[in-house]
Amino acid sequence: MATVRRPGAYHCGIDAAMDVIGGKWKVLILWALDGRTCRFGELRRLVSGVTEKVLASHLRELEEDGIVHREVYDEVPPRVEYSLTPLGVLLNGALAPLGAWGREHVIGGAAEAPGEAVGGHFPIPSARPLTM
Amino acid sequence: MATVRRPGAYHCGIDAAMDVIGGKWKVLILWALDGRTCRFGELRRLVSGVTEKVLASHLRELEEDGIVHREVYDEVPPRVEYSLTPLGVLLNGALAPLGAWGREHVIGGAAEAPGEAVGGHFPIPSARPLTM
DNA sequence: CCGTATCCAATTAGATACTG
DNA sequence: CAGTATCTAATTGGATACGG
Repeated sequence: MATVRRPGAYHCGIDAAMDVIGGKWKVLILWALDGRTCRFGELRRLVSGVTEKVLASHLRELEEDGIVHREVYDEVPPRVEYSLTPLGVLLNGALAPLGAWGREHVIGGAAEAPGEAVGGHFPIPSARPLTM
Repeated sequence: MATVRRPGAYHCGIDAAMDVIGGKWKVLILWALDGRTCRFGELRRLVSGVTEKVLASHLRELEEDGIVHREVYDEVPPRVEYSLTPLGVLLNGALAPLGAWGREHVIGGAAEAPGEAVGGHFPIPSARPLTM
């Protein structure tokens, strides 16, 4: 289960969820890990602009909350791989409508064909550079 | 349309949405206004713990982003009523799955009958005190 | 009643350098 | 490669008092 940061202090589910995804770069990390496994350096490149310190601390928090899995390979040079846990996959799914809202009403003015399912939260699920 | 705070700086829809709902009390304000019109003092009581200054500034930002409507009645004593715009209603709807995720996986461990629709983002839509 | 103004505290993130 | 350590900067929110 996820580590509850402020036990008993939540007013509703979103309040609680916001506590988990509240870091400045967290949803971008979630995005980067969607359906893929990444090494630290890869993530640093994908989430462009984030510093090592902040990326590391966000990853640690997401790990504590049960959202990402950290697999350490005892090799030299060292290798660590990050991926979403099942809970993280669920979270990413729950984020989808919000992402659709943001794309429709904040970013793009009127685009998106009406017939098309706009449930997706990612513009290009497996695009390499995250900066679109 | 919503005022874009960081024009062109978004990496994806969620990133953009987070910019709109990012304030500490914003989702609680959204919650309080769901399906209801509130005066300033009412909101202050509903969103318990928020200070006047922060509530006022969050309301102003939500207004700038086209999420809440502010209706001023030129009376004495002054009366101002806040409500959700259609865009705010949509946002609240998009927040629902995230709220369900938070309730299920952060707050309540295993509750929720499986057959029940867990789409709702609010525990008690028209409850008076927000602190549950 | 509905806010503003001011000042301060706390949290968060960035820059840079360094290590196993 | 995958981080940690420090130190600093910026942002955000809180307390309190006052104004139209």
